[in-house]
Amino acid sequence: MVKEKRLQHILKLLQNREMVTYDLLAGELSVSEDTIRRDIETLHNNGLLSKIRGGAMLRSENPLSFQERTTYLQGGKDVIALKAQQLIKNGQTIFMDGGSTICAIAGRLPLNSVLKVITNNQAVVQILSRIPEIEIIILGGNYDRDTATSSGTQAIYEAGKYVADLYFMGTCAIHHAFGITASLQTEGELKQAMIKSSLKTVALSNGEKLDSIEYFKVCDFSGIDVLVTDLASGDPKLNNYRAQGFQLL
Amino acid sequence: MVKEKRLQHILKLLQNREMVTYDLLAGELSVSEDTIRRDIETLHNNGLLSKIRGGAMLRSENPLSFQERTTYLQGGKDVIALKAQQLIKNGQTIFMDGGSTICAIAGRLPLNSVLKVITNNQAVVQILSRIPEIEIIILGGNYDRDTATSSGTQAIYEAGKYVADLYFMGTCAIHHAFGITASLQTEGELKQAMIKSSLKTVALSNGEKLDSIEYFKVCDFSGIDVLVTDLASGDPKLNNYRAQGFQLL
DNA sequence: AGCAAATTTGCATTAAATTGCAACAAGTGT
DNA sequence: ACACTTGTTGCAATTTAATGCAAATTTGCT
Repeated sequence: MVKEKRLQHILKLLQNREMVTYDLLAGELSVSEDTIRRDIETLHNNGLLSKIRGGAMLRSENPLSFQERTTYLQGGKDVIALKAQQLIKNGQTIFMDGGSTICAIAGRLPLNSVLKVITNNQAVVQILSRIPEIEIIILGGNYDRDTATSSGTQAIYEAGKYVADLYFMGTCAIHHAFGITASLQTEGELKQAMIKSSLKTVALSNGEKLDSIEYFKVCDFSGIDVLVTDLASGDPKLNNYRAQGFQLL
Repeated sequence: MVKEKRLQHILKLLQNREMVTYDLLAGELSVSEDTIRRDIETLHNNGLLSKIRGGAMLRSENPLSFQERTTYLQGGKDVIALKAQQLIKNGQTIFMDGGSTICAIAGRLPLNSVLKVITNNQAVVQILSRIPEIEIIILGGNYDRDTATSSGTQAIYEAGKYVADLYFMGTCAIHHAFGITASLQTEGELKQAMIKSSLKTVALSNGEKLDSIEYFKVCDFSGIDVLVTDLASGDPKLNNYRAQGFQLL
């Protein structure tokens, strides 16, 4: 049986049952548990269900309690996504820019979220389309195939037309001396515009991008209000970023 | 059997079977599996189906594929696309708005096209991404899930910032007395803006939409330069639209 | 802490996709 | 009618992906 058929089957099964287990599915679809595990990981990464120990369950309507989330979600992107989720309140307007971390957040939003999301990221548009109460506003401009984002003066200009409660800034190079930097000028300038148009800027960075530098300076630490990483709060790698005037998550 | 015939056959088969394999098709159409593979790749690139290992399935059946794209190769869409294509020259800047007919045109563009395309249609963005020498400019604004387009004052305003050689206006209600009309005000207003910003406006309409009316008036016949339909040039249905100051294709 | 179950990782096997290539057909322009 | 480009098709060699198995690691529970 082909992978896609199996994925279909798993999702269909989840419509009726609260949860499915690996061994049940393995038997039903007559493949090994490993294969099912990989299938469920795929679905999890696409935000179509939540991977839990021993199987999978439906993505919940309501946000998971913190405890549930910590037990159910794992992996770097997931950690960042769940931390970021705590910052979101229904009714808010949010900027989301490019990068896979942003997509992870979008894919983990509760299905009953009520938000207004402004984005230059086509992937985010696709992901959020599934959530009915999210109003999506697209920023226009020159489309870049590689990142699936629009950029350029047009996007920057448009970003300036809105005021958002929150800005989730996609994974970025961050350095204790040089602040936040981007690898493309157009990308960096758009980030600057979004910072300017938001009440609160949340920088997202995974462990590897900490202490790294790109060539275009976006802002120094005064520009951001929260830094979210996948590291534990006590991690020594974060020492350079403590007491810098922003919240560390 | 010609490629076009095969493509149609594959799509038709998928309507009933939800999944097809290479070897099945290879036998049925008596060509090699490689050829079928290439056919399916073509269809996949145009978003008409979802390529999976060993065959293809409907996009709507594949949980991992982005939103469904209604088959736009059927009906007279293909004929319209071919006619419209004659109007395009390399190096031009083109507006393309919403609708499946527009997608059909985008899907038929040769891979070596050199164009600048300005669009508010997400499906078009996806389809054109496969052509490297097409520069894509996205119009921002409020995103509508049903049509996969952005609209609103923002989109209208942005459209006014460009000047295009051509504007392909998606399938529209057209009537000899009431001119061109649209079913949504935002859609209609954007059409007006695009007409204003283009040197040449090409209206696309299939036979059924001829002599039909919607509630929002976009323009009368003075606003358009070419009307493309799927009907033969001698068709009596077209009599009302001859000698109206635009070219009839 | 310690045990059992679950999960990750590395690896071998097989199936499938891609690539490069040559033969061939279909147009194109002279 | 001719050579010429262009695109299509099938085949073989190579690369890549999916799958199941086993060892090593992690996790959950008592």
